[in-house]
Amino acid sequence: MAETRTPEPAARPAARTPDATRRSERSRRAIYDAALSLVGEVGYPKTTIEGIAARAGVGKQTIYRWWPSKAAVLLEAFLDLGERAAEAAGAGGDSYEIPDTGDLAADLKTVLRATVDELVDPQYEAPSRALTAAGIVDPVLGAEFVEKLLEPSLQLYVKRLRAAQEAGDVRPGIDPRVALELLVAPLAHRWLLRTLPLTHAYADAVVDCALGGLSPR
Amino acid sequence: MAETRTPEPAARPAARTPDATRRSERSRRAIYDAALSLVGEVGYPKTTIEGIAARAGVGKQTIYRWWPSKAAVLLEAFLDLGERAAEAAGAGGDSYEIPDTGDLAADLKTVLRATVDELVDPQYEAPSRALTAAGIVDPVLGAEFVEKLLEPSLQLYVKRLRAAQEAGDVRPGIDPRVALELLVAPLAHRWLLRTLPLTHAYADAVVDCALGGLSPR
Amino acid sequence: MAETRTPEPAARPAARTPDATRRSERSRRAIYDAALSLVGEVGYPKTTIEGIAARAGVGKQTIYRWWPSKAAVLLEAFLDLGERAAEAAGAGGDSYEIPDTGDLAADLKTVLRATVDELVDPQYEAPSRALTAAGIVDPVLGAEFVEKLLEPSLQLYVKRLRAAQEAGDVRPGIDPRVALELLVAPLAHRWLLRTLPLTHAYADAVVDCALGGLSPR
Amino acid sequence: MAETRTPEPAARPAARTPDATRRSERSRRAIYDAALSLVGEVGYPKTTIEGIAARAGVGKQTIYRWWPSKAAVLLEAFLDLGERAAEAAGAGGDSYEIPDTGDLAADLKTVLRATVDELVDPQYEAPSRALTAAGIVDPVLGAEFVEKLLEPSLQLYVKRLRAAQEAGDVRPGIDPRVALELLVAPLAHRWLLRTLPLTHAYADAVVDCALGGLSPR
DNA sequence: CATTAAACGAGACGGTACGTCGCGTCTTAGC
DNA sequence: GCTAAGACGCGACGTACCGTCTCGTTTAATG
Repeated sequence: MAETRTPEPAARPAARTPDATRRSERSRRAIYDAALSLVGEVGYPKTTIEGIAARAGVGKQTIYRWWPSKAAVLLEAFLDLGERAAEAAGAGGDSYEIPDTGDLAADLKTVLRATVDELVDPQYEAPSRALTAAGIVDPVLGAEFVEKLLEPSLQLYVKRLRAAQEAGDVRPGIDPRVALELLVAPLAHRWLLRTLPLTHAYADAVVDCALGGLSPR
Repeated sequence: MAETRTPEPAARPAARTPDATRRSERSRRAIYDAALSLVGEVGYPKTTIEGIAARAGVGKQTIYRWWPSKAAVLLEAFLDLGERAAEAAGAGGDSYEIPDTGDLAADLKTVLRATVDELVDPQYEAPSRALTAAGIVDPVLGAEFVEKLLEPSLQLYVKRLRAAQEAGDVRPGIDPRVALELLVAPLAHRWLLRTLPLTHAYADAVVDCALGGLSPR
Repeated sequence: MAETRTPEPAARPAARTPDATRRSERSRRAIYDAALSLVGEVGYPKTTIEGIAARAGVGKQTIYRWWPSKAAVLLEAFLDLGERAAEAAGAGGDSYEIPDTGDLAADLKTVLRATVDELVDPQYEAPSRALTAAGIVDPVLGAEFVEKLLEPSLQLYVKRLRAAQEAGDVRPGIDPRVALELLVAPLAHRWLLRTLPLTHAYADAVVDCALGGLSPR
Repeated sequence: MAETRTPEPAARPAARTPDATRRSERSRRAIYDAALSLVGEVGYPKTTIEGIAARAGVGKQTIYRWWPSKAAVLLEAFLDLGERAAEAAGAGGDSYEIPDTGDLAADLKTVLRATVDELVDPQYEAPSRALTAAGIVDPVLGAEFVEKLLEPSLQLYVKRLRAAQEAGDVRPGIDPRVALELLVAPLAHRWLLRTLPLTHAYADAVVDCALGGLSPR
């Protein structure tokens, strides 16, 4: 995962910034499609830049010109996939919100069940696992991954939990950031490490445990 | 990784199992040492089987004979490291326990703070990140990783939480398995994804949140 | 993608012919030089493609791209050596001729003595033995060897013998091709098999025997 | 061909001569058979000592104990093949003679035609080509090859030619050794180098040319 | 007839080279 | 001047054999 990036990052002579305005949109799409389909078919480690270029009908240099690594290509491809999906789904707003029906437990269960469904969706599983793994090993990529892909989703929880706190449904002393992790991290844990199956029932259990606490009251 | 040829896995004649009784103990140790030191020095992606063999003074085939992949070598090396450390440390029992002072919150904080310290220990960080990432992408390796490295530790929590449940410190309806994940997963989440710093204070906050619950009482 | 292999040579799709116009002349020369010098220094069997590539400062793939085998490299290198030598020597014609002084026996002795000298020249001996041996075992290489290296020389004999026949110095019924082999093969025999020393005296004896015949007249 | 023999011939500590009286005859035969059949099936270069040992059902060490190289194994196997063939054919004498009917030309044609037949016999062709090629490159093996396999046959020609000389069928000044090579070398030349087809007609032509000489009389 | 030392089968070992794949750079045409 | 194509130097891959070195197990001559 995250094979060698630039071995000599110092020697870069003049940054060689290409002219983005002349960039071929057609090639970019083809590269995204090729990258995603290859990761799905042969897995991330066997997906190569040469392979992506060949399938995309693109010169290798076109990839090297615009992306620093295989992982970066995949990350952008994945982001693009999300955007296109969002565009297709919601005509207006480009971002979801966690529903607020007044019933915090129910709202969280709804969202976490949806998260479970997404995580086990075979179409997304391979690339997002690959990306996550690459980010775990490569801090730079990891930061980008978190910033662009993960953090926006987590902020939705922060927002909803803060609202709940104002409504008196969450204790005032609780840090919404910590609370969110109590909810989301267990799902991520099961998904990443495959310790036990990731199900709707588990999502519900996590919500109940987290809201009610382990200690007797 | 792995991926041995034979497009038809049915035709494999006898798996070519080598005779383990004649295995060279000396080579095994040398390979463990070489693998760990290389990962520490140049990082996991730049650690190669060729490099391990060279440093261990061993033929490449001796590695390929006994391990299916670089990750498998590192996993065993890591396990062996743990065993040796345990042997060196504890003269008697070869496994730790979570303390039971009667104060569940304090006990959990003690253990989770120790876990935090271990996770950010620079010596262990590189190889365990690499191993975790490899396990995320490769299910077989992941299963081995969980079974041999992760699950034994988690079972300690199950035991302690069950004791707490009997002592009336944890609500009867709670599944200890879920409870444990509420405690451990947030730390793992921060460590793996580097969303926010992993500190003792965070460990304490997780314990307090998880025990007390998010809802007001 | 890729998917080379296929043990069935029938299925080969297009032979993967590289683009010869973009070939690096510099690499070719370096490979010739490296191959010849290595064969001279360590002998043919210990000359490896890896070694040639290393000495030539060239990637192994560049050799595999243009030649099918070590022997093929050496054959071309040898041919090139001959061409360069010829260019350097003869300003005009690029091919020698067997002299025609009118005295057939003397002319043949001159040429065969020169052949003897060439065969025992230590610089040429190792590579030409190696090449000949390789050609004996590998028919394809052998055919190339004969066509490009041997046959042109033999045709010179055919020409000279035909001239002798017209001049009445050779019996009309004789096939020049057979006659030539009567002269050349004994030298080759001694050289290849090392049955007895290969000397000027032997060359002379062969010419006398072959011209005069064994039977009394 | 003629891959590496002993790289460090100096370091041999005490010659390690094994006890030949305890040698397993069964293994020797099996090794001969395996070597010959493998050379026939896959060719000499792809015949390996490991392969011979495996097919013969023999440990590798048993080969290394008794032979210095693959070529040496094959040479002995070939000699043994010849002996067995001779035993099977001639009940009495273990060596042939060139017939002496009084007609030298006819006798030579008979023998050379038989030689042609033997050389193109597919069963013998692969191993004898391989052996010859190995001997061309490796002088030690070549000497053994000539001494044990080639020279005995050539001596038959010497004997017959000397008899012819005494009978007045060959000029007195002729060296029988040179004469023999005039007859035999052209066949060897065509066989080894595959310049032109090796036929009975060619054998006849060689005899006629050699006896009658090229010059008009 | 039991003892015992060797040759034997098997195959693990440290190595070298194999031929292939993919990397990231560079060059050549073409649009 | 970006692009498709792909040759290049390089390095690692995983495999095949090399020749050496134990391991038990025959096996044949000796005590």
